[in-house]
Amino acid sequence: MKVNEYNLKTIMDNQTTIDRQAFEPAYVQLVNILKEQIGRGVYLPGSRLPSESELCKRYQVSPMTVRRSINLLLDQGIVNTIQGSGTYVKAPNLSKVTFSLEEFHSIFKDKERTKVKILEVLIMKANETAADRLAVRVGERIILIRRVLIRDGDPIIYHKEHLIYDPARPIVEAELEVTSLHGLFVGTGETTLKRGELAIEAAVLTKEEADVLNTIEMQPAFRLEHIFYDFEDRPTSWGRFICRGDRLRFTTTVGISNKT
Amino acid sequence: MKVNEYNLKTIMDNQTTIDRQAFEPAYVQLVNILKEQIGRGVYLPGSRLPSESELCKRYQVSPMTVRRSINLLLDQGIVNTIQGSGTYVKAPNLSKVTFSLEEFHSIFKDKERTKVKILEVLIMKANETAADRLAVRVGERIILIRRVLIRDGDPIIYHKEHLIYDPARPIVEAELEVTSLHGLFVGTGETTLKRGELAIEAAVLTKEEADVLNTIEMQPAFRLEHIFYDFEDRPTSWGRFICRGDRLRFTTTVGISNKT
DNA sequence: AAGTGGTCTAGACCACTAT
DNA sequence: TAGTGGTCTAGACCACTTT
Repeated sequence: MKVNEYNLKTIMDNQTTIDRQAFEPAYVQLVNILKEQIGRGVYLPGSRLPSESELCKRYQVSPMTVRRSINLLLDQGIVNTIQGSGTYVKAPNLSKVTFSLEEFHSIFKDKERTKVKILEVLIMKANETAADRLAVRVGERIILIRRVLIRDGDPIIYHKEHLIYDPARPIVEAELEVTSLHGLFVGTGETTLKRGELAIEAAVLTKEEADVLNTIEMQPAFRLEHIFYDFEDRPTSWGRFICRGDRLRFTTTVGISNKT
Repeated sequence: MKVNEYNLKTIMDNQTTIDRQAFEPAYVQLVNILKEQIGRGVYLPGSRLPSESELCKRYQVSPMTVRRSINLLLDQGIVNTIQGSGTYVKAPNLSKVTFSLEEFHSIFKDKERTKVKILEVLIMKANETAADRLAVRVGERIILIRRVLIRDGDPIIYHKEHLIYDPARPIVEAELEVTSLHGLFVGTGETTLKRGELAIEAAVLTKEEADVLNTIEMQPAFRLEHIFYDFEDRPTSWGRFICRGDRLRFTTTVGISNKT
């Protein structure tokens, strides 16, 4: 019984000092202490935190350590600082909220369950849009690859990709690899890509997309458009992932979240 | 002519030393130097950066300053570090990509052009979903507010919000303020909200939503669902923003972007 | 054993804000 | 003028990897 009481107490108690023996570094502990206090309303939105030198004294750490903790709170959008004045608690602010593609990525993670099926590979002439995106002339030869990602037998994502056609650099074979999409998301280190630009849009499935994804048209979908560039800053790939809206949603939190 | 040549040279040249007189702090300069070199392919994906002590010598800065720069590269997902081994350049990795609501937020920013119109306020009984989200009993009284955001005369976002009905705490009046939505996004500091949970989904407009947004049904749309909690961790607001898909897209970059 | 990243110190100096 | 945040130093010690 005493053990339970003790455990309960330690769970309920809030950390107020830095534990130098703990696994967590001091600056992380301080971040958690301050976040917990802000979350409890000890420091309300708009109010000033103790000064950095005060925090040094109170928690027996050096200025650089306090600084590092404050910087983390800044990054997390929890406080803002005014030089010469102080560090202030911010109200939750939706403008800085971000959604991660982690949930999208998780589809690719599990190689056992997820398969990539190539529907078509062909050489075609660039139309106006493709020429613009890939920085080639209209009518120039480009490669079109259509793929579908299948998870547990269900088609989930339809990928349509346009590639620069360069006989001297047969990127095709590497690109055709079933794992190439996986590598894109996990970052194998073999990539010749330098950077990418991405845009996400709401869309409804066309007849063609619906057929590939084994559903009916006019269903909601996410369209993730991408352009990838090589180290010479030339576009090498333009395409879009089409994902069934009923299979994907992005979530996030703002302000102080419970799980630290 | 000489001036032009000089200017051209300085523009083309890449920074290789830390300028102590510059406005930018040393650790930012070092980040930019390293990013520029990675972007040029000096250090390819998978290869090791110079060790921290080597960077100290090369750029004449202290270990802490190098450390801070490396931490920033880590945060930006450009490198990863292995203790005892080194700091390695990562290939662009889509899994860590995030989309910001900044573009969504910008709609609220301009108070001159954007107006909030309240369509309806009523007290209703919670159905099963609302009761679940707001942690009340089914049939309990809640408040429903329907708003529409109008930009330059065009309806852009339809907001449907369910609030806890608490006669003792007349949150209604504050919530009804035209500026309350604005405050939500900008963070006025007067909020009693501690945190929020958000989810974004692809959807097609219902007849009701299309009517409000002055378009036709079955059009693509983003649905941004939210639950806000107060400092006692009780839900106070549940609702959704419905945004015309043709008026909103989220963009981002991955890897080394050109503009730093 | 040597080299690497990770944490931390105890100060310093500066720019800025408040009074 | 006193207090605040922002940057930076020149080391220290530790845990880890590589050889």
